[in-house]
Amino acid sequence: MAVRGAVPEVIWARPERTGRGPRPAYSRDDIAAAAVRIADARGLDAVSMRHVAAELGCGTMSLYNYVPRKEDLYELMMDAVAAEHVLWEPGGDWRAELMRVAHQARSLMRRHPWMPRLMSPVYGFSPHTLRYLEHCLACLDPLEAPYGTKLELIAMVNGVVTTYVRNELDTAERVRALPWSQDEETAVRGAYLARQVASGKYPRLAEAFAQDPGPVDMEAVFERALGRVLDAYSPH
Amino acid sequence: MAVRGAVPEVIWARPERTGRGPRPAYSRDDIAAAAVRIADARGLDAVSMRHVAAELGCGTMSLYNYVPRKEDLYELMMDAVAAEHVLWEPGGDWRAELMRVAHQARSLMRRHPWMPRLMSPVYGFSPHTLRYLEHCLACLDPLEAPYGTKLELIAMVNGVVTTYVRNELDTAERVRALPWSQDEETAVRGAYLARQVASGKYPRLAEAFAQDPGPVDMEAVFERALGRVLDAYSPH
DNA sequence: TCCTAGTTACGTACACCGTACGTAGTGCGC
DNA sequence: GCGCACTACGTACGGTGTACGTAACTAGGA
Repeated sequence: MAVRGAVPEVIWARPERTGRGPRPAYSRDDIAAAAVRIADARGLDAVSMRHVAAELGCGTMSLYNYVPRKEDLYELMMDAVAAEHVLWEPGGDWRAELMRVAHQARSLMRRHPWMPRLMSPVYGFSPHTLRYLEHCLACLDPLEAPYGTKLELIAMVNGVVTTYVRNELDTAERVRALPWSQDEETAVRGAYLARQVASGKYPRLAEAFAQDPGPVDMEAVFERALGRVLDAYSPH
Repeated sequence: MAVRGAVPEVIWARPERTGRGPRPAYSRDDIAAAAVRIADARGLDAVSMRHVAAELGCGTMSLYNYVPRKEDLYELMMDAVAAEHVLWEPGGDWRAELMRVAHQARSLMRRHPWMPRLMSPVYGFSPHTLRYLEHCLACLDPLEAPYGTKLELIAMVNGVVTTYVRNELDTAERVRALPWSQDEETAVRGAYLARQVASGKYPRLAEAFAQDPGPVDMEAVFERALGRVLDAYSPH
């Protein structure tokens, strides 16, 4: 591996092992799993080269034999969680199956709340992400549409899932870095928002708050939004 | 301001000036503008307390008189760009006006490519964001729907805008941190993707690539996606 | 079979980050 | 006019990513 100078390359194009030299102590999967474990338990910001190395039980700089840059570690992580997608043999109802895909993606992200922050098209090239994408396309086989439209639809569904999970979990993830608790945070922000809305500067917002529907069922909101999007892509 | 201990608070609830002591040399707007200038020119990762202080022309630690934590600096930045929204007196066609809102939001984000990364519900409380939200609600006055639905629609539109701009610009923003150029990055990733697709493991993806429609018009893709979403919320 | 080149392993070091804390100077409210 | 709350800011600490040097190891070619 070596290649100490900075050379443009994709981590997936690097062979895990070249034959020469002592055999590596860890696999790429080991490393990804360690990083994911840390991110799940202590948040994405706790994923540092040092912490991951410690979790693996090796020296910090040894990690760089496997992962040339930290960015590539993120890429490994995203691929590792993409591998958690459970795929199936698609039947005929593309709408129902895309719904199932979306629900699975949602629960995946809720299991790994740092995912929305790492969501990016540049991670869309990893093996398991490609596999996931291919599966989505397979689900869409019954849909009469050019591939361009299908890809747009898949991007839209993934976008909706990401957006909604982020909206749901972002405060929780963000508050990890803050020196106070989430309850204090939401309380303080809620009080300020209430004060602002009561100021009279935002009449419609005030009205919206007045007809308070109680606690919002995030699951239901997501389901509704997703259904609308899928309808939008259904042949009238 | 003092308040040196870590106390839960929203920056907007802190008075800019208390009367006692020497008058502050900078306003919140000055600081936000400096940070935005840096983020626009050198990327979000260049927005450090030191750099912002230098841009303002003051010592690093003086910044902490105005901004208790870096997170709050981000909040100032998001409010500053939210202030760039040009609002208008809404007429009667809510669909057309939400379309206009979305297009404006898109060009705003393209002007400040770091925005998608900072998009989060916790920044939704800032004065100018509330103003923007109120304006969206005003545009939706003609729509017969409970406020809950209206807010969901607005969230959806903002989500779509964010997702699409991110997809469009993320590589460009990300490559700033890399030691090589964007052209090299896209070339290397493109080559790898082509190799993977040609491997036969992803037949539908291969087919999709085969019917290559040439360069994609991002503007058109966005317009189409947005139209579909708005249709989904129109009374049948 | 031995040699050597390329690999793994990892400690040290550097530049940068956010920010706690101490200290000095300033000007409003009492 | 006194005192106190504020501004200003230098220093310092613990964290980060990672360049680089060095030692140990192992497979391929002679």
